[in-house]
Amino acid sequence: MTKSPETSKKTSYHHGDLRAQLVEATRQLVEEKGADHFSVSEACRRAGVSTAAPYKHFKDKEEMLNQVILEGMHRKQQQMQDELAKYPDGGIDRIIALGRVYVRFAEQEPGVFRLMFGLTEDHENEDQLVAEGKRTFGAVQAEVARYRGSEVVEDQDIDRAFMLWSFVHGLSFLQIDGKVSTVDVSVDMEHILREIAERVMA
Amino acid sequence: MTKSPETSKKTSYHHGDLRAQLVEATRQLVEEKGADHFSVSEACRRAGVSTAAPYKHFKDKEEMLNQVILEGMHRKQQQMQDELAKYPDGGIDRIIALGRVYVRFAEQEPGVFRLMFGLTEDHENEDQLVAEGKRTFGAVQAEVARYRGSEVVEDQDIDRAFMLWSFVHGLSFLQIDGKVSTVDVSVDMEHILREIAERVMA
DNA sequence: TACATATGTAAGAGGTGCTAACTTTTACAG
DNA sequence: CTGTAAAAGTTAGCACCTCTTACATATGTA
Repeated sequence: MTKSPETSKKTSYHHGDLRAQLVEATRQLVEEKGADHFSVSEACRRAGVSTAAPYKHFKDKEEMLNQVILEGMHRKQQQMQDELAKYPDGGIDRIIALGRVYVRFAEQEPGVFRLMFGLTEDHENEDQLVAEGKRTFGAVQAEVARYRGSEVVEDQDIDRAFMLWSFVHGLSFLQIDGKVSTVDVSVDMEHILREIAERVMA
Repeated sequence: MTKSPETSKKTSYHHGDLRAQLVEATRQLVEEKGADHFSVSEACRRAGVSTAAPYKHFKDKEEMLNQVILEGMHRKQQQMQDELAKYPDGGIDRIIALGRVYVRFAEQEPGVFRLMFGLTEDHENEDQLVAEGKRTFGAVQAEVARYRGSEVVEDQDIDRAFMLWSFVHGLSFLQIDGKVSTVDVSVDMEHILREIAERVMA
């Protein structure tokens, strides 16, 4: 099936890897109009192909969106890794770094972020997506345990990890949905992330 | 079909207050299918009127949804008041109570909750909605200040109120979007609400 | 040449929000 | 008990968009 890396332009027949182009168009549209106002037809227009073309690469609309989710998760995981690498083992700065990546991702890709969480039904039955989600949350748990000086995740770590998750998750949504501004709060993101981390890890 | 004679509403013409019936149908549909898959036509079918009828009562689709939001906010505010009344002044139980109402509302009316926050564009320009939002957040700030023993809201209170908000907001979304279950965490809501309140107010 | 893959054409079947114009019901003044 | 005007509904229709498929065609490989 997939025989060549996507970096080369002449790897395919008519287009240069239409599948990737469609995913990219989908991602852009999700950002611009939201996942619920995304339409296959429009992605086709943007990719410069007929409305029938996607169905040789994807089962249906949902599969296109799922691909966008998956790639988004991978980007986020990569960012987490990159950010973690800047800080020494076991420090609270690493906890903060994870939160920063979370919120920053939401700010930079609010459409994909919203798509990843919630609204668009299923997801629970998409094994691959669930697996990636678990993997990410597992990484947070491990980091929390390591802050405690342990390599083994215990119940208290899971609790703390979940609190951190709730926090940054809410923070992200309030931020991208503009609720912060309607209520006249000026958010110093670095400050609040540190506050949160310290209070949860205490 | 399903025409149960209304309880003596003499101020109505054909139906017993079609406006209210349409809002109720809209609310139900928002719960069942999400705000983005709500259609005026379907609300009409459910209310048993023609598709043109709503336009005698609402400017457009958005105005119908906004009414659902507004009534949702009022319900939530009422619940906050009711719950607060159970606890003595200045205790942390009052802070916890506010969080409980927030999460419980999300669980009971996830569709309306999602509609209230995010996705559906504007809102920022809907003066009435913004005002109600401010009012609610102001109540939380006041409660935080009172925990400190003060009647005057200071910056530190706003910070704490915002942290609490982020927390319960994220918690609510993770809960209703089913992310909790996919990650194998069992949430004791009362426990986590108390943990959060204590850590933020410390 | 034969073949497989990738795309295009065209259409089916359905849905949407909203408006114009018409009809029925109600409220109220005299 | 009327006459009238407004309110609250209905019918019909415009203009548009959607996802998906069956079939035809173009392109590259062997």
